[in-house]
Amino acid sequence: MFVSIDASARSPASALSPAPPAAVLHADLDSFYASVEQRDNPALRGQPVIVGGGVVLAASYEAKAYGVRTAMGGRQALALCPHAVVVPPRMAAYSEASDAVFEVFRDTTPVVEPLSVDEAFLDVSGLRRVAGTPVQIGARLRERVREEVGLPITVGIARTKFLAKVASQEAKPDGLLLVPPDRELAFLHPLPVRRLWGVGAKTADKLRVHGIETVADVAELSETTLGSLVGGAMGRQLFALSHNVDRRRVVTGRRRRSVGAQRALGRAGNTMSAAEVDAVVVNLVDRITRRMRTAGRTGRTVVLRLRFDDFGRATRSRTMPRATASTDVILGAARALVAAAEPLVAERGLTLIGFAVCNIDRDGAQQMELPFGEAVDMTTIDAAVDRVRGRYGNAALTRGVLLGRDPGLEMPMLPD
DNA sequence: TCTGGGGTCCTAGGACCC
DNA sequence: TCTGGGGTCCTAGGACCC
Repeated sequence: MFVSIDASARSPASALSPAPPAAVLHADLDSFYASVEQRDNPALRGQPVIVGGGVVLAASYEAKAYGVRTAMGGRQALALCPHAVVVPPRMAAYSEASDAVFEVFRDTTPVVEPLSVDEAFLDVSGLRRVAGTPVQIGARLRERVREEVGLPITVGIARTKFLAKVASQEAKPDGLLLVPPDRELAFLHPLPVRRLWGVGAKTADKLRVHGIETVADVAELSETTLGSLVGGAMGRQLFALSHNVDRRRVVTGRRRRSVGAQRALGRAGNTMSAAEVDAVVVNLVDRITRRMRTAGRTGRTVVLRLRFDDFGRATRSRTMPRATASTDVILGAARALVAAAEPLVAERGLTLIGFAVCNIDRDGAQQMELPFGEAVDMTTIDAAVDRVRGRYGNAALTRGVLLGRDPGLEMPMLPD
């Protein structure tokens, strides 16, 4: 039996949680990979630059002006912009640039929540007396990233994460935009539904069928109606966001929940021998387990990801009794999954193979198990809390609620 | 739109348990 | 013996994000 440790049980959540953040910055590097290439090679400045080969990983704004977009096929991109300069990606350089930028972020405020290599939320509430207004802080941040790292970055500023993120989208490239608290709905409601977090092509289509095109249209619907259109969780989220309710805090100490690697094989995948496929499997598993061991993480579930000739996809997974980062163990599970999927591959052809290891550190969570129904003294609870704190970070503990085996660490505190 | 590589979260059904 | 309610875990798939 598992006893949930709830931070709010020890002292009321309302006493622990501060008022909603007065100032959230969303900082987002512009055309990140392409900007690094232009920074490092002056000949590329002012030129349309495409990073990647078969597929566009990043395009400079000069290339975007011709309609080139991320994830577009290389051939199509060159048809739109024939004089673009195509450069191969240099991941090590981007990683280094990202580290330097995050150093500036963390020097600005300790409360930094990374979203990806080129994007983060920063909570600058409470810095007013030391560092000035949020706009001054944002402007200074942009200057420093420009001077110290040599990259353009856009900053959106608002009372909530969602609005800050939308603001930075609106301000791109190389801009800064504040959404004043008294202008929030006026800013939000004319926007297309696609700007709402979680609304992609499919959801936008579903909504368009019902004549819902803007955030204002969404805001006219009840939560129940939205739920029936797009599902319960999405319905609740759209309802909240369209009414400008976003109580998520900027959270530090988030941990990765899965580690994966994949390789596109193209049509060549169908002519590969079993031994050649196995060599790819070994390589992918080795990359993953290496990264897991470097990060000091273990996982229990191995997922096989396949893509077929018709671009259909399938996943197969297998959960092991114990979490591990052992190459041998994970490779064994990976091979078993590949063998079991053989009929599928024979029938539909193979164009991509990948693996992910999930249920990361479930073992760690199990260390917090406490006897149920017995009296537990505070020393035991404190020891468990300390283990959680060591593993997940103090901010997560004081702001999150730990539930069962799956600690909901990055769950926002619900309305009091 | 003819498609990389790395992730996140949600849904739903079945097995199993009390 | 039959039936119901409530819960967890696992698997598979889908949508979305950068």
